[in-house]
Amino acid sequence: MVNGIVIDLDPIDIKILSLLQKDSTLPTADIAERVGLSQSPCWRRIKRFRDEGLIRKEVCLLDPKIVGLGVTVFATVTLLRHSEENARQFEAIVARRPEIMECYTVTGDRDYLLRIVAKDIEAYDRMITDQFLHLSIIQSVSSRFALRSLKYTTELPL
Amino acid sequence: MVNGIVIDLDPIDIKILSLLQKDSTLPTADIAERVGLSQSPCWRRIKRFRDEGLIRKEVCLLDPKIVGLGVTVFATVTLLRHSEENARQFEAIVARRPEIMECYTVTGDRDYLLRIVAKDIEAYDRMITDQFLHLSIIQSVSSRFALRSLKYTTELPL
DNA sequence: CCAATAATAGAAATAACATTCCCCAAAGCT
DNA sequence: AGCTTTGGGGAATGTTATTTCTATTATTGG
Repeated sequence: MVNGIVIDLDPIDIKILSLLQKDSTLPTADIAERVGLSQSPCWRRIKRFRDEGLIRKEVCLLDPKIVGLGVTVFATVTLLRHSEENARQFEAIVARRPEIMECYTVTGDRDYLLRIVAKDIEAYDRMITDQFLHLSIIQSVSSRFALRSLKYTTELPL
Repeated sequence: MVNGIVIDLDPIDIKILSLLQKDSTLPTADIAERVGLSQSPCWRRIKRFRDEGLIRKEVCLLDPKIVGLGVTVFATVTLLRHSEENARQFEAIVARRPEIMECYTVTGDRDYLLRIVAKDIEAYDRMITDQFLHLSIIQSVSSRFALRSLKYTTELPL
């Protein structure tokens, strides 16, 4: 352990995690075989990852197209005055709206960067108008629409 | 089915998918109970989702901090001349580099928007320099560093 | 309106898998 | 060398997924 948070991983750990990042349904026995361990020590490592929170969760990833979510938008938002209270109000909206899938504060002249998904452009526009523009705390929202998604992965580079 | 791709989901389907987007380890029996079905029909619906590709995959989500990936960067990239060949070369790099977790072409004056994760700023700089800047096809790379991640979810709004 | 048929739900049996327990070997320490 | 700690192997156990079969509910043609 280098500092309080980071965990040291040996090459076998990294192999296990790489496999699980691609497919969490792999039976422990298969993983064990592929990384050169037998079932129980392999299972113990995975259990440790879960207990330590290194594996945050296991989820199903859905296809946005098939559920009718064809539009991805990147919005940069600037607050009118960046007071504590305004930030709190904005961040509460972010937490509440399921269309907002990612939100970061970033360097540069804008305050927030959001990734938002919606059924279509109208639905996106409605969401932005209802949630943000009628609010007095927002100075500007600038939207860039994704024309094509070349890559989207949840696999961290280990 | 509205068009060739989108699948109609009834309220029970949506409940099932919502649960599985949060936690794919839930036993079918639990899901069944929560949505008001018994085990087998619930299992059959889930199987159908998988067969149809609506559930793309099931994965483990890791904690970037704990594996030592503290830096998230949004890079906008413009190619020198946007020829077929240059685009192909750029997109091949995107596909190959695991640090690049998302990549989109977007509206506006830049060509590509990337989300990149790295151990630290030096590692990010090294990656950008090695992969992009020494290449003759890139006009400019503009990087915005994430200061704080307020939200990151893989749950689509159903 | 009724019977025939297809679609969907439920119950029970089986197979696959995760989880635990106990034992063993190697590496580090006194 | 003897002791302790760490990590692996194998088998028993419990849980869950999957399959098969049966019952119920819609749907359609007469």
